[in-house]
Amino acid sequence: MTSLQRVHGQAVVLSQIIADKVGLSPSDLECLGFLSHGGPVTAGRLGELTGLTSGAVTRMIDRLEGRKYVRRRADPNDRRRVMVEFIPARAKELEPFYGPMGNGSDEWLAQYTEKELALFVEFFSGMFEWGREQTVRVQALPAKPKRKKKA
Amino acid sequence: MTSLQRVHGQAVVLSQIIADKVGLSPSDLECLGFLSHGGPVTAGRLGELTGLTSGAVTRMIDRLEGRKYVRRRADPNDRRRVMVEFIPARAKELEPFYGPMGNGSDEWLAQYTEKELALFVEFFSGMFEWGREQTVRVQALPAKPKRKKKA
DNA sequence: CTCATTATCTGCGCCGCGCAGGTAATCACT
DNA sequence: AGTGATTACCTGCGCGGCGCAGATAATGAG
Repeated sequence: MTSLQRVHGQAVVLSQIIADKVGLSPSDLECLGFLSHGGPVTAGRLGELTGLTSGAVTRMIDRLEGRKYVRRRADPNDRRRVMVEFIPARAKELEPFYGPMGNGSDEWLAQYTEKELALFVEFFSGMFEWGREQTVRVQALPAKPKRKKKA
Repeated sequence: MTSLQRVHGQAVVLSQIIADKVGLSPSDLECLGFLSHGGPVTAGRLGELTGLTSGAVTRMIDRLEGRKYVRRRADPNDRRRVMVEFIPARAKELEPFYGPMGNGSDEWLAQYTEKELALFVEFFSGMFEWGREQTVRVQALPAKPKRKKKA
């Protein structure tokens, strides 16, 4: 499965390239990706998704909001919360980067049968689940050998 | 294929977690991963692989060398070059993180047939190739809309 | 009304990174 | 061999994202 690792490493580099073409950080971009597909979320949830602290998330939202990529909205049910909402109009600026990917990949995926594609999806789901277990496991590890208690 | 994106995002987060457990940056870790599997490489090559500039690579090697993860070696054929070499003895410190992954994934992969696994590998190879095309395409894009000439 | 908890924001310092310039080795050409 | 261009890496500098700790506001429990 080292072939998958290569794909991953490549994806990281590609994300980085796109990020500074757009003028954002990879984290910001990943966050935008989630918002554009997943609908409005709270700031805290974004922190969980990206693995950032609350402070870092606040700053990230500041940046994205400053550039009009997202909007802060109050949650009527809990006024402590801040709902972050993607501004669809800005999606056009990301289009040149991600648009062709969608089209190109559709075309490329066409070489596989429905059955095979379903198998891939299942495979990825399993991998996601596996990844989650790994995350939990790693979180519990003793941390760095350098002096410094725990988290 | 959004399911794959989720896996990717997750992998990024996981990398980050491991990185600061070990006390390194994700870049450093990715670099180590490559060195441990791919053998000695030049500093410049590492820059290409990680997408970093020469200065950043130098600093990265400094960090890794300072913590005895790698060693600088002169290239006898071209004394300008610096070969970076992984120190296998340090691999044990990474074992707790990556070791169980290898075992766990083997076990998990066992549920698929040889044929299916071959199909996955082919799929990833194709994806890698596709990713390379995307990288080239994106590199050629007009860059950020904010004022700032070009690269 | 008071205390604890939750969700987000702010001040501070660290550190990785790009950029621009520097040094040393190598190559191309005469 | 000598001269200039190129290549490969290193160094000084400033920017910006991030974690940490504490502040603020809203909610819930009694």
